Amino acid sequence: MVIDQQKCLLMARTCACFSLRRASRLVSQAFDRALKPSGLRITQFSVLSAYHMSGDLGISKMSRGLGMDRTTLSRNLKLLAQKGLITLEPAEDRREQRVKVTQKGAQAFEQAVPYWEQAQQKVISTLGDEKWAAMQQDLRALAAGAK
Amino acid sequence: MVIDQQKCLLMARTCACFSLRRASRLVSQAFDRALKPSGLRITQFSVLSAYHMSGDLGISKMSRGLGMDRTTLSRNLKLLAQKGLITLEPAEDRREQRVKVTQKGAQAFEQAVPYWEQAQQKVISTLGDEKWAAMQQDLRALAAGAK
DNA sequence: GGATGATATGAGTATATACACTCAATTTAG
DNA sequence: CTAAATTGAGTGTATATACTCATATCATCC
Repeated sequence: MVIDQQKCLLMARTCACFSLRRASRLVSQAFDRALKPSGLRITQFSVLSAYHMSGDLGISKMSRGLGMDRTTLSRNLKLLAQKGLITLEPAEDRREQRVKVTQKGAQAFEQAVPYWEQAQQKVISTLGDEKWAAMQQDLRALAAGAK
Repeated sequence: MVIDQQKCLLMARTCACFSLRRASRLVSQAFDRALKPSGLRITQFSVLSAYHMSGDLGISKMSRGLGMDRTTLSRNLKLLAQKGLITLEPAEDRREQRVKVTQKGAQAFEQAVPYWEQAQQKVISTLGDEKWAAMQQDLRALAAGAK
């Protein structure tokens, strides 16, 4: 049962997961570089953005909405809290934690937006708006189908 | 300079980096679940596959080929070496490390292939072959453009 | 109204990722 | 042939990711 070279080559080139991870790595690096002056990483920017937009979700619910593991989001939030960009407070349902974006957090986010826009523009322009829109949709489909 | 809710929403939905990371996370989870019986993670499978195919590349060269950071690949390889799936030996150019896939490594890889095929099939079938082929190409373009 | 199942979270552990800094070996310029 | 530039790799540090296990709270159903 030996796997030949050809098949290996094919596998490396066509593996859906590898292609996605590779693109994700490289695009993330580009965004992190662009965001550097803001002091935020792209993950932190995304999480901050999500809570800026709808801050009244518990960690689990938000993690489902974002397609992140609950514990991953939890640890990302801990970092943001350490930086003073959010606060974590108990909710009425005492199992839940409420996330509030602090003034400092809102400021950091807003100052980061132009850098994000620049990176976003650059990355998307590689494909053009049309192809990007299609990919956006297909990425959603893949993510949904992976569950 | 307040960023309004609408704009936030738009950002979260359209951020290229977030979309990619999200899809990457969820698809990776699916592949890792599928590969679980093999004892390999998808990253380890990918790296093993790459060296199975062309084992005579130093770490830096291989990392460039795979679109991975050199130190990331280096640490991934250390794990594979700990598991006895590869060995690291100095090359003629004494700066380089040569990676050899061991018998055990080749076996582990080959035994994992069917699980990989199953996951690959499942993920791709979400889009269909045609859309997947297009996405594959566009992901490459994005990755290339991000540098 | 207390047992039971569902839900929310945290902690421990392991892996993946990459930047900055450093050192060693090689190559190249003069 | 030597000094400088390049190249290959390791370490320290920080972040991102997710699985498993444990715990606390809530909702619900007799």
